[in-house]
Amino acid sequence: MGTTQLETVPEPKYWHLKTVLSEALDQDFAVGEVLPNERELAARFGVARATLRQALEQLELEGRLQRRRGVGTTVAPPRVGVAVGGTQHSWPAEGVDGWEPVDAAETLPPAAVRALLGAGGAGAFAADQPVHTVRRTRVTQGQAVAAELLYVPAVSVPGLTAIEAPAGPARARAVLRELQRLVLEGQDRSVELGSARADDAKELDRLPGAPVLLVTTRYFTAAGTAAVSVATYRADTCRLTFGDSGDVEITHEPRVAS
Amino acid sequence: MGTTQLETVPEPKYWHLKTVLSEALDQDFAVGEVLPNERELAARFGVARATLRQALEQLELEGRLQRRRGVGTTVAPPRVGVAVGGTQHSWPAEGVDGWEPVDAAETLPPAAVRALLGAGGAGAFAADQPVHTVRRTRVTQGQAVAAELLYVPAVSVPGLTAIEAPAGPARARAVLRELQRLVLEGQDRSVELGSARADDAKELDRLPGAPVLLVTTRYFTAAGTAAVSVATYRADTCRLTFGDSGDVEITHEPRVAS
DNA sequence: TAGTGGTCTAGACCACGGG
DNA sequence: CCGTGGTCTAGACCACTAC
Repeated sequence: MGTTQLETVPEPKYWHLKTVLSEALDQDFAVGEVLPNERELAARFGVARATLRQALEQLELEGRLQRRRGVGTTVAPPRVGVAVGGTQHSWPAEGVDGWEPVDAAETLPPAAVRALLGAGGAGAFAADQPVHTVRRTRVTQGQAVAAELLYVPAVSVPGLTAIEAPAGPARARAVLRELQRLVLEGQDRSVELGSARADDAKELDRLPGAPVLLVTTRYFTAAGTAAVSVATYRADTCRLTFGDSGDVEITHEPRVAS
Repeated sequence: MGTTQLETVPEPKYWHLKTVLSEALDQDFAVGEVLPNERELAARFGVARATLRQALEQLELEGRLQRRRGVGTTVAPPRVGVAVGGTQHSWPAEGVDGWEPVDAAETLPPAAVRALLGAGGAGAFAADQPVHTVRRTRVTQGQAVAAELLYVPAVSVPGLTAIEAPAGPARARAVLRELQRLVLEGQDRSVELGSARADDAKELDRLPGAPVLLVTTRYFTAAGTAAVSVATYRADTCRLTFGDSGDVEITHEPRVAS
């Protein structure tokens, strides 16, 4: 604390700014309160607007701020914990956890998904093999937190005829219903950082390129990989929870240390 | 596809740039290859360096590029999948999964950690109650991927005397050894996006503020929360895997769709 | 010492949201 | 319409790495 810093490394301005702002947020601002606009803040701190923005970007990344074009910058509420499956395996279902089906279609999967579908089963997944793609969105506490694209090979759900249902939620429901008939033998999940594609960004009410957490799930049956889900969670507002021991509620402030 | 887009929205330059670069990376570059420097790339695309950098930043965030000051920008290898605990609960141990103890100390925990330690047990965790903090790092395939800070309330490990071991790995090992004596009844995990603190950044060979995945784990005994771990994973190079069904190896390219 | 990425500036214009 | 954040420019200097 009282240490004088002689052999100083010039700490970047935006980094120092971020620290100052962070403390100000803790002390002088309430959740939802709007900050002064960027031009004013920059002037107040004696830096260029770009520098100020670099600090704000970091704070937004950490879920402390929320910025909306045409509106302003507000203090973000603590991140919401969203449960991402515990120990028990289960097919994606309707209604649970705030998931709602949006639409479905039949296409050829992208190469990366093909690789996931091919692994763990009998050989590679053929490039010309069609899949049903089911779009779902997840809403928690009135807020869209995730958009999902579920890939189900047509061979996994032979009971589905292509024209069973018209486009829209009904068709998505039909695919999910067929999935329930299969015996799920296991699943497999991974989380990584990504940036929102244009379509996901729109569903999540963010700009394209916004940071997101990509949750990839593979569903296994005895026959191999029966489905692959790629869910896109808003990284700014979400904390993914993997609760093995019940859904213990956490309401604390999520930042740890400074 | 053949749709002419008349009422076009002007797609941001950096977004378009990112797409172009991304395709070039797929086709014309091998992993580890160095790109032309930023000034040259900017000139080649006819944009300001700042705009070019905005595109590079996104690609780095997605794990496609790696940038090092004084060296250059190189094509990143696919993200490494790092296992983050499956179904079976277990105390943090030494040597497994590439974790290595670094150091340990005794301090007062930050407020956020106090909140985590207090939940699920008998009342709040007192502010003046000391904890052991154990620092560990995780190395996978020769590369530092995570830095962890483990908080163990002194009351959880009464067998430890403060001066049992000198500073350094030996002391960290002593704390871990004491933990194993307790009966673990459950654990609880969450993942969120964060930015690297200065100390973590140094261990991970990144700049402060680099994007990281924060994995917070709570360890429960019958007496309540016996320990809390906050692990900081490099978001650029890591894909966290939660394998319920064995460690299925994934070697595919992790990007999904464009 | 030369070349790289990282930081910073002081402007400008644009897209969006709400009165 | 105005005010907001988002994009973009054309420079400058700094910190680091490797030779």
